[in-house]
Amino acid sequence: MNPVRPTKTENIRETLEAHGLKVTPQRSVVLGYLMSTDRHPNAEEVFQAVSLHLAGAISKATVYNTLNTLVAAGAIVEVSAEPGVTRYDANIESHHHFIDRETGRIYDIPWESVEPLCQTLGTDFSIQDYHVTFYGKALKHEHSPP
Amino acid sequence: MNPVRPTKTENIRETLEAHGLKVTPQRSVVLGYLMSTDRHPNAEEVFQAVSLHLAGAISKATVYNTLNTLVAAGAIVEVSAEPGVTRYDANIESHHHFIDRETGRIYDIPWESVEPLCQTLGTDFSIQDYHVTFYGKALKHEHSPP
DNA sequence: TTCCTAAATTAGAATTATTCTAAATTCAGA
DNA sequence: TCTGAATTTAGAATAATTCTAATTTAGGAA
Repeated sequence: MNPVRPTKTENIRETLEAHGLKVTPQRSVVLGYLMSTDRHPNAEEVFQAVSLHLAGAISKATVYNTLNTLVAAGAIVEVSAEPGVTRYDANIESHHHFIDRETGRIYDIPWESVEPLCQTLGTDFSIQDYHVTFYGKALKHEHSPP
Repeated sequence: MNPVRPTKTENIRETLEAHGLKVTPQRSVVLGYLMSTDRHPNAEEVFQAVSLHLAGAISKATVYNTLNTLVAAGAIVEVSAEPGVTRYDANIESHHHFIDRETGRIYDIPWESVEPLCQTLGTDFSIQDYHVTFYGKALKHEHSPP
């Protein structure tokens, strides 16, 4: 798959530093992997993918630690689709999600695609943010990677 | 707390049967508890609450089985708020959710409160359903139960 | 009523996702 | 080079959930 965002070492380093994190090989490769994909992987999938890049030289605990660190620093976000699995997304722009019910695949939906909602919820709630999850069937024809 | 929906035995039985399920004491008490609360409890909380009603005579496995059965039958729905915890809601009408970031409490938001969105997502997606999660601070002053 | 079978329930083992612990390693700065 | 703090690590521990295989329950047929 083509990287969704530029994945050059320079970008990875900049992103880490921009979020106040030291640059380490483990963090770089975890963040780099998340920036290279739009498939919203879970921790296990990150671990698998990243083990290749580092020739197995990363522990699962570090993957979990690093994902938590990146989330806490705001460099990535968690996505909850199905219960019981935490997925991760390096797209930290405000956006929504579309979940294909057949494949389970999650697509990013640009913020602007969804027209203003946030109508009155009465005076009972002060809304700070909102997120829309769409469910259905993706009609996109995906190209297989070369 | 006041029951959100009527909780009479008759209603519970009818709901179970309407969803093609046999009426058993365990199912009745699990469904009855969910119908009596609007707090979106998780499996553990259901188990605690229900153990009282049945004087401990229900196993945790049955709570999990029963919750899954009720979900499969469409008598209740799962709600994913934080990653890692599956919560349950006996309100099966289409509706949205508001999550109080301070307390973690989840409020039901009536479907009509949110104005039509579902604008164009291009021709890439066929939308079957959608769900909006709001985040913020609930301003409601809750009454303590008597 | 008694029997039968299928469904429901159960305890506890197993699995899975995740966090914790305590030790080892790395690394920036004095 | 030394030092202390941050990072990484393996593996143990925990938590949520599912699985297994046995037991109980319940409704219908005889």
